[in-house]
Formats: sequence, C-alpha cells, structure tokens
Amino acid sequence: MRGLPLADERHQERADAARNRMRLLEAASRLVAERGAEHVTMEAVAVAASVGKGTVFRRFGDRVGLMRALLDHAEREYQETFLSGPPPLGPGAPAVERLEAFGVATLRHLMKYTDLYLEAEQCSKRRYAVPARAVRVTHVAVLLREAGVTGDIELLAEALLGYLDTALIDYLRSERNLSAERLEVGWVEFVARVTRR
Amino acid sequence: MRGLPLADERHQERADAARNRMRLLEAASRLVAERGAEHVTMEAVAVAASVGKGTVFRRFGDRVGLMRALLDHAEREYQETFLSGPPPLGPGAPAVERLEAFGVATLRHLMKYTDLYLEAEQCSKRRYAVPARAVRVTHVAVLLREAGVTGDIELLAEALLGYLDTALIDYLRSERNLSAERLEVGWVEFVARVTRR
DNA sequence: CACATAAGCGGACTGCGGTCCACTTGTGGC
DNA sequence: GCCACAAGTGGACCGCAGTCCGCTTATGTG
Repeated sequence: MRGLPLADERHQERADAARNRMRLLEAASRLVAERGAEHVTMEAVAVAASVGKGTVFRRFGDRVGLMRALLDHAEREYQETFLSGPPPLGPGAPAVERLEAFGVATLRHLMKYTDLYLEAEQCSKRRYAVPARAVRVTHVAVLLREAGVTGDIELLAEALLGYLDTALIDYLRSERNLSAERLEVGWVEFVARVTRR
Repeated sequence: MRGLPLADERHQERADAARNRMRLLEAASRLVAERGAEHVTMEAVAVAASVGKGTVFRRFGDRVGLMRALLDHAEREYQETFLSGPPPLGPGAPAVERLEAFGVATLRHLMKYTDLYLEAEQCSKRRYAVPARAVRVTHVAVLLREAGVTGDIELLAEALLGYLDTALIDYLRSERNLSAERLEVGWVEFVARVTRR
C-alpha cells in the first residue's frame, strides 16, 4: 500500500518522472481525441509516449486514474465557476438560483466530457468515494441549507446529485432521446420541488 | 448479433442445454455464497459445473448476464410485492404511501443482495438500460401521477430512482457509515418533498 | 567529482473476460 | 430406427488491465 505519486505532491518528483507524466498525458489525450476514450488501451498510451507500460501504471495507478488525470484540468475550471466564479453560478446570487445554475452547468460539463467520465467512473465502488463528487455534494448541501431547507440535508444533497450522474444523463440522451433542454428544465423543476417550503 | 437463449423463451431449449443452465446456476450460486461474488471467475464457475468455459458464455452472454440470472428469482419476488402484493406496497393504499413503502422495500432488497447487484451493474452503460430498472421507473412514474404530481413525471421518476442506486447505498453505508434507518427515513422525507403540492 | 541510494523504468508475465470454431449430440420428420 | 441438421459444446486462443522485479539513473551529500 504505497502512496501514488501525485502531480501536486510538492515533495519533489524526479525530472524524468515529471517529463514522462507530461508525455503520457499528451499521448493519452491525443489518442482519446482520435479514437475515443474507450478504444484507448494502456499499452497504446505507453507506446505513443515511448515509455514502458509499467511506467503508465506507476504514474497513474490504473486506467481510471489516467482518465481522471485527463479530466483534471476541465474539472478544476468547472469547480471554480461555481465555487468562486461570478453569479448566478458563483457566490452572490440567492441559493436556489445558484442551485439551478449549478445543475445546468454540471449537465453541460458532463455532456461535454461524457466518454471520459464514463471511463473514469467505470468501477461501481469508486464512482462515489471520489473527491470530485464530494465537492459537489458539499456544495449542494451548503446551498440547500442556505435556502432554508430543513431535514437531512446531507442525504438530500446526495439524492439531488443522483440526477447529475454521467451514466444516467448519457442513457437518457442516447437511449431515450431526451434533449439537453428537457434535462435542464427537469433539473430546475426538480430543485423547485425539493426546495419548496 | 444473435439472440441470447433465455430461460423463458419457450420455443424449446435442448434438454442438455437446460441441464447445463441448472448446473451452472447452482455452481455459481454456491461459489458466490462461499467466496463472494467478486471473487468468482467465469472459469471457476465452468469448472465447478463440469462444463466448458464457452458454455457459460453461450448460456449467459457475459459475467453481468450470469449475475443477473442469479438475481432473477429474488428480483421477481421483489417486483411482485409492489406490483401485486398487499398494501401498502401493492395496490390499494394511497399513492404516496405506496411510494414510501416502495423505497423502503427497495432499500432493503438492494442491501440484501448488495454484492450481486454491484457485480451485475458493473458496466456504466448497461446499468440504466435494463428491464429491472425500467420496471421501477415506470412504477414510480405511475405512483407520482396517481399522487397528483404534475410536470415532467418521467424525469422526476428517474431522479427519485437515483436515490435507490445500489452503489450509492453501499457507499453511504460502508464508506460514510449511515445506518439503514437513516437511509429509509431519508427516502420518506425525500418523497414527501417531491410530492408536496 | 564520486558515491550511495532511493526513485524510476520497462517489458515479461499473470489472470481474467470474452471469442472462435471444429467437433458432438439431441431432436423432429420420415 | 435412421437420418439430417440445428443446437450445443469445450477448450485453445486473444486482448487488455494490472503486477513484478532486476536494471538504470537522477539527485544531493561529502
């Protein structure tokens, strides 16, 4: 059980290691762009980056870790929009409006990176116990409280986030042919129902 | 793209095939009982049933199919309780009460077969496009309508079902240490909020 | 600059899910 | 009972995720 060397652990990472991380991320993102995330094998990434297969796993732990790393940048930007960006997404607007905007923004964000998210959420167990999700749950919980909602806020936040699941959204869109608009309106309605006092 | 020979397709299944299906299901359920679903390999099942590996796949399509087949009996019983069983779960009680009972029953059902469901829902894509889920969504939608809820019922039903996701429940219980009672109360509260007019 | 050593590397290897296909066998028609 | 043939079988085989471990190299210390 050794710690995975993460990019932001500042206690130094050897220069060659850092270089390989960059090469791998570049190679991976290129391959994902040209064949789609699900058709990219770990070995292909290794080869494209002129690096041994073991190195890929050493740097990113596993396939899911690599996909997450690819999403990292976009995820950060997205998080900033609702944590510290301008209203109505960021602080400043009334809680319910922020909640509405949050869902819509999340839907768009997920739809933009669907295949990467699907790959990054592969394994049932690890879909939930993940920082990105924790951030969203907390955010929703805070807004619910701010909106004066009473009861088991923590659980209610989890329930709301159920609507914003990548695989669900993808299924509703591609299997059931629901439009993005309908999903967005659905979220706003949903929030209205839940926050209604 | 050929049709998978399902147990209930009455247009005959050869005697030996039926026998092998039984042997496989027995072997699989024994192995799952003794080592847990996640430690059962397809090959082990084949060996335990004294059958070739190819036969396992021919009968059940893939690992997910086998797990679903194992769940089939329990799933049917569970479905019957809310489709045609006695109130408040079955028909006869007011819609909102049935909805509350449905969630509680579902939580208990999922908690009872957690590891099997986790295996059976492995792949993101196929978690949603599945008969069992469709039945639940429809049921919830019908009850919502009956309860006089207006708006995009279909979508609202999907949103409610997000709460009843095996992996979510498992995460909340084992990772966040929420008690079964709290989850059940949470459902009832959630339903109350959503159906409140 | 030389050295010690921890960090990194890479590719052979393992295990598993899933496919393939040449061979066997049950079945319904005669 | 026999025959034709669709249905079924099984195990060799494939591709990929992930591990292992002996070798290499960057680094900071004297």
